[in-house]
Amino acid sequence: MNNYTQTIREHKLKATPQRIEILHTIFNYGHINIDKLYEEMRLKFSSISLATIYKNINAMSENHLLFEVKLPNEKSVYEIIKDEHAHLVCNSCGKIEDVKIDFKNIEKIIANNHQFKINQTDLVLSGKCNDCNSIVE
Amino acid sequence: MNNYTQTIREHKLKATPQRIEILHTIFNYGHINIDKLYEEMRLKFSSISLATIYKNINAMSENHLLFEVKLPNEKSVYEIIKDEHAHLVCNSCGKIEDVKIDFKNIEKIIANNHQFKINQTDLVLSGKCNDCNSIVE
DNA sequence: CTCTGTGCAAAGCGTTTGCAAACGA
DNA sequence: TCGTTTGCAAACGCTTTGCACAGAG
Repeated sequence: MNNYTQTIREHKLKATPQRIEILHTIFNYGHINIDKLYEEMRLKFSSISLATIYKNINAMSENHLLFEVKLPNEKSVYEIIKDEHAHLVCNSCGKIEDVKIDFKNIEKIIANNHQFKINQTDLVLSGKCNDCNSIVE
Repeated sequence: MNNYTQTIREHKLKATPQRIEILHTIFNYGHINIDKLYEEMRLKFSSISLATIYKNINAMSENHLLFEVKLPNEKSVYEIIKDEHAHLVCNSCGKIEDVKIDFKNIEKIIANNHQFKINQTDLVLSGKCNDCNSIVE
């Protein structure tokens, strides 16, 4: 029984080979969109259906195993849920980096000023990464 | 010539009554999704088409007059572009509040650590507003 | 007058659903 | 064995497109 089998079961779902491979693929990519995931999955399961991808992404998102990251001007990507972090997106090469960041301060200031009980913080920073910035046109 | 007429023209688009009313409606709501906007627009232009709404929202977004706010678990809402701010979303009543916030500090820390040139910051905080928190079940 | 925008209908796409067979626990 | 999941095909819903006419500048 591998890690993903256990993880999936802990989230009250059956550990099918397709689900294990989805997690494996997402983990390798860090973040992946539906199309790319489908493409990768077909290499392992040639007859897998897009419906299966959607059903599993939805099931695992509802069971808090996956998280959808909504990006400006791009398709959403999915990641395995871990500690809170922001996302740094390069508009040139598409690379997405996780940024360890403590939202506590931001949340505290805002929650106090606005009498709000915050339970989720989504922060996406878009721009140009160092590699792309170095390229002289 | 009203304000919106001028604004629209400044963004290199023709100021049609439909566009003026779209801006008017979005301004009144602060943030509005496509369906609600269509509903409101039909009160003023009974034969307006949903295609017109989409074409205009897209045109005005591309011309940096409108901005799409992507929300977790909800349809996107649109707002008139103004100074940078974060969004506070109540998961109970759906209310969306703008929060004046200076992203400079966050951006500076991240940009330095990650060698990134940031040009857009999207921050959405979700939770429960004071009104909804006060309601005893 | 010219070019852009509107409204309608149709097309296009991404996502979901229903169902029978396969599979996990 | 029983309930869940898979894969397929069809349905669905949101968004875009093409076109003829109307309207802005």
